[in-house]
Amino acid sequence: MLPPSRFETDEAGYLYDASFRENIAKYARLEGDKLLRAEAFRSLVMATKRLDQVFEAELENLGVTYGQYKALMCIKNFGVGGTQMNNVAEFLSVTPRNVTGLVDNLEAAGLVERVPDPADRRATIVRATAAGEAAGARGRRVHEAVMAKLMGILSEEEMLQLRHLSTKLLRAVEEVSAGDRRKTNG
Amino acid sequence: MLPPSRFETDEAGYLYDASFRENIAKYARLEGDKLLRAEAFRSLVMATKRLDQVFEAELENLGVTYGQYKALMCIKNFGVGGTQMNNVAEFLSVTPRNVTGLVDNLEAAGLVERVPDPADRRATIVRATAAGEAAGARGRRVHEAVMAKLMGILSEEEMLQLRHLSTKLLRAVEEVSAGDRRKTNG
DNA sequence: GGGGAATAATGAATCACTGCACAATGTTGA
DNA sequence: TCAACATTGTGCAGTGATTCATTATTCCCC
Repeated sequence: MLPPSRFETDEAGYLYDASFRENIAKYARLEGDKLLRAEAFRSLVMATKRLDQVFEAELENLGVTYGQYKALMCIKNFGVGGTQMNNVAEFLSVTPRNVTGLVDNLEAAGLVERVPDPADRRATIVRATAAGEAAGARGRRVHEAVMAKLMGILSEEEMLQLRHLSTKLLRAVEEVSAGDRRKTNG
Repeated sequence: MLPPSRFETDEAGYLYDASFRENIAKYARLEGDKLLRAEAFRSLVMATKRLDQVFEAELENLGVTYGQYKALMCIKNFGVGGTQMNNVAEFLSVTPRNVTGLVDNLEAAGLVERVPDPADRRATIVRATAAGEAAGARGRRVHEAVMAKLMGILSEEEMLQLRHLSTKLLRAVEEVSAGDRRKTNG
């Protein structure tokens, strides 16, 4: 369960995971460019994974999972009138089918309710109940506390750089997957 | 399905997702520190999510999922003798229960086989079959091509910074979750 | 108007991942 | 030596997420 990470510092002052490097060198025989790419990717993936686990654990006391929390905040933020399930999916960058499941669970917990959309009989509006509003508010405090505690490790300049670099990566990925999608559809 | 990202550049030259910023400002009313933290976190999460999806999609032609590929490479890299399931779990930073499932699927696909460990009758050794070796080699070529194409967007200096920053974050997260674990167990 | 395409939500099936519980085995200390 | 404890793998149950197919409904264009 405990991660086998061992953090060390480059001669240039850059942090890296020494045990990952040893393993990857020994077993996969990566070096140079490939090693650096693998290390950068690994650290990216592990950081988000661990952050997710912390959010999950911290929210557990409130009786909501992290996924439910994200959906609840999204619904809550759309206002008292609620919104279509669809909008939630788009905002969360997730499939509509997934939102159905999340809302199922949130509804079972009494934090959210489904209402038919009077303007479109295909659609259903989902809105937070009073309990959902309260849970969302508590969750938000927890979430912001964790964010401050963990992301606060980075200075403003570092935060900007991290945002810049991962956004650059994200942009590249979305460009190529859009290209692939076009290729497949055409 | 298409993500609503709109990438723009700061006055300082840093990339950010303009539509996320608009939404977060409008609905969640975040600003200053909190906004920057949320943006950095979001870009981190989205980048890894999209990268994962690309790997998943590219490996689909080979008949293995991304999770199966990671497990297969790990098993394969331990050598022809194979290794205990446990080691795979630790290397992948994943629960043993998860490895059971992954190996179930890999075994059903004929890429891997289970063998009792003569040295420890509790344990089972898992090792790659010939088909598994071949699939692993093909998968690795695909994986490295995607890595080169997408991570190659970043210069060496940027890659080092990204590794540094996400490792710094990772280290912080692991420190606090180790602390929490200690608290819970005591 | 009406017919065909797009859209909204969900059922069915699948995968990755987790926690808890449990049986079999291994280890260790009084 | 043997009882308590730890470890290894997995059954069971649950969550999150995906794709594909299906059912209503709405939209749009001829």
